[in-house]
Amino acid sequence: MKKKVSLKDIAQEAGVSVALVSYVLTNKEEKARVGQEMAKKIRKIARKLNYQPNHIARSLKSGRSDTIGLIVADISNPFFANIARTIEDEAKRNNYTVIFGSSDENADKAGDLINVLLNRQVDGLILIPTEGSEQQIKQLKKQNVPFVLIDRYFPGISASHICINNYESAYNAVSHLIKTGHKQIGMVAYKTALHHINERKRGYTEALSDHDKLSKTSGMKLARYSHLKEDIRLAVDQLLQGRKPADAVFFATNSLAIEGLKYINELGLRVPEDLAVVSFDESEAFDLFYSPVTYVRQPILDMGKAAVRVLLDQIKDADKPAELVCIDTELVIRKSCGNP
Amino acid sequence: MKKKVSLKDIAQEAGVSVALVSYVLTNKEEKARVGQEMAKKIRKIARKLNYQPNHIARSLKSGRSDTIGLIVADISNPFFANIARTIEDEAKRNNYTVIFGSSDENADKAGDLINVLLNRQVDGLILIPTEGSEQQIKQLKKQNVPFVLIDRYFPGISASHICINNYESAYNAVSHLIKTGHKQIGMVAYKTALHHINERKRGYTEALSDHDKLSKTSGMKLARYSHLKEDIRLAVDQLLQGRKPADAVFFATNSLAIEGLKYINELGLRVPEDLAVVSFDESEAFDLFYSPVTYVRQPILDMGKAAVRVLLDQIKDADKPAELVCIDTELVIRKSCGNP
DNA sequence: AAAATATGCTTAAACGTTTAAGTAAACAAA
DNA sequence: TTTGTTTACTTAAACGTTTAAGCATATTTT
Repeated sequence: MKKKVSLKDIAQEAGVSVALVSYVLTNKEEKARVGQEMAKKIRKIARKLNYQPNHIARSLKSGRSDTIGLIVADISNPFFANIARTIEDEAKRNNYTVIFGSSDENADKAGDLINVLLNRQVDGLILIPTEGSEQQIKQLKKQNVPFVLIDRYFPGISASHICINNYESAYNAVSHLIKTGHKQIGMVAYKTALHHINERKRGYTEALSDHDKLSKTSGMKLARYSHLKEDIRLAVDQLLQGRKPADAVFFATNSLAIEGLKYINELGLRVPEDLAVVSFDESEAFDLFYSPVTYVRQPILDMGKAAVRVLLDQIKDADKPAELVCIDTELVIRKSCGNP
Repeated sequence: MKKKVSLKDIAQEAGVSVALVSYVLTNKEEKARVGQEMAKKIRKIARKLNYQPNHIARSLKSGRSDTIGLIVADISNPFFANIARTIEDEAKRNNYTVIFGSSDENADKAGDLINVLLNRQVDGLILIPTEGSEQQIKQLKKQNVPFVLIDRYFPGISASHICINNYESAYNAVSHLIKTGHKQIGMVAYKTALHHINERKRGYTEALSDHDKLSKTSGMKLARYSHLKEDIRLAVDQLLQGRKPADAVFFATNSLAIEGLKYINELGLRVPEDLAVVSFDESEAFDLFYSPVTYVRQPILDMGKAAVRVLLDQIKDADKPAELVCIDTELVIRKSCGNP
């Protein structure tokens, strides 16, 4: 790569000191009482040489990198990709750059990424934490690193986070299945300790128990992230067999729903006639499904913006107390659960 | 954020010079003839204080940032998100960090991003260029910035790139529609100057003209990226009307196919009985479609790996001539075009 | 015993920037 | 005329690292 033009080069050409050039190019001419003639000359030379400030040197001096680190749980999931996109946009709007990494739901990988990003002197972190990241989060708190969690959080750890009202959203979604006349409502979720998923489970359970006409036998089936396909098939099989087979399923995430629907297709079941479906999160696949899937829409744009705002606040004021943002979702009702 | 531990802190505690600490912690003890005792002591203190090297200072000194910039055309498209993911993985494997941005198919935004990334002293760039980026690419060449294009390239500009054989892939896809007995094959593509899309168009056209039994009337319809939904509806309408309505459609990308299929669903057409479908790229929506969509599978993993490899080669050797990598695709045959 | 070499460390400069402090000249106020 | 102030610039240190060069002291070779 061609050697970059530095302040020194400009100073040499203008026959002045490096400092003077710096003052001019950072618009501190008045404060530094630079002569108008000279300021003009310096700017002209800078333009001629196509000077681009060296951000690294600037960072070293200032101690700030104007960079935020983003660790998403899985960049190949459009939900997270869209969060990444809004965060990147919003950061840019605030003159911050984003370095990102995907932990692929692996706590060790997440830990490595945190280290990499901190070594790069990011000014703060936005994290979609994975299961088992509690220690890492605590460590960040101890180090006083500005950070904000998004989508997920740990109820036992006080830290800024952006989340949605998972409990209510799930409660509403299941209530809608009840309202549309379904009697045997199953749920497929992850086998996980992650709080947001468990809140969704709680929403499901409580919605059912608040309607005492419904069967109390648990229709909750869990799949392992690592064995998604098999576990979901098993879950669906279990829901459909027995004396009282399910007439509706609530999926806790888009990935679960997509795998589930693939299998439901294979089984030749019709949605919603044979089985109604509601899912969390959106997906193009839901739109394209012959019976467009009713889903809980998360306000990704708002979440991303909030995350950046909260983080930048923390960066500005290190002693700011943790800020907890909870955003409402919207149940987008379509064909997959029949008519009310 | 708490003040980070620096070499100075360690040196102070050990009662030695900063240089000595640096030698030890960068494993140059032998070369610098550091005493074993002292090396041990320094390492112990470093561990105790949890020393993390300041990457920014290191970069300033070395002139390298061990960072590569990635600009994708649209991070919310899973195809690009997956490319981003593989690139990030592969970069990490080579001890590089990725800074990314999404140009959202906007050349101006891409230009801004290039500047931001270069100011951050990235060692090189991986770009999925957008329409109208030719000048930017030429500029990068002139500045001798190591970079590699992926997915798309400009035939008029000699630059390293990773691409697939768009022409042959499209030719094969259309040939498959012919083999499966379709007589009126339409195509929906973007109205664009981008070479890779036009190669796909050429593949379509030549596949048709090589089979002289087929109608020569052009079934090629173009949609604007900015008016995707309307234009695709119009395109599908046009393909279906007239004396010889289409019995098959070839979509040039996943986004086109998804919008197209949504409309085909709305029209109540059955795939493949009423209309056979083949698309470029994969999508979860294709899997979930009641008639799983036959598609041209791009080897994303290989592409991402190749991009990183070629870029790192360029970074190592600035005078390396442009390297052009072309990778084969695979036609994944499923139900959406009927049986052979 | 003198010369050469080895050992274990320090000094100092450099990367490109920012910014407080300093200085010399011109001008104004006493 | 001296003193003070303004103007327009320079000097120098700092950020955290790396690394060539230097310098004692100790050890080996002649």
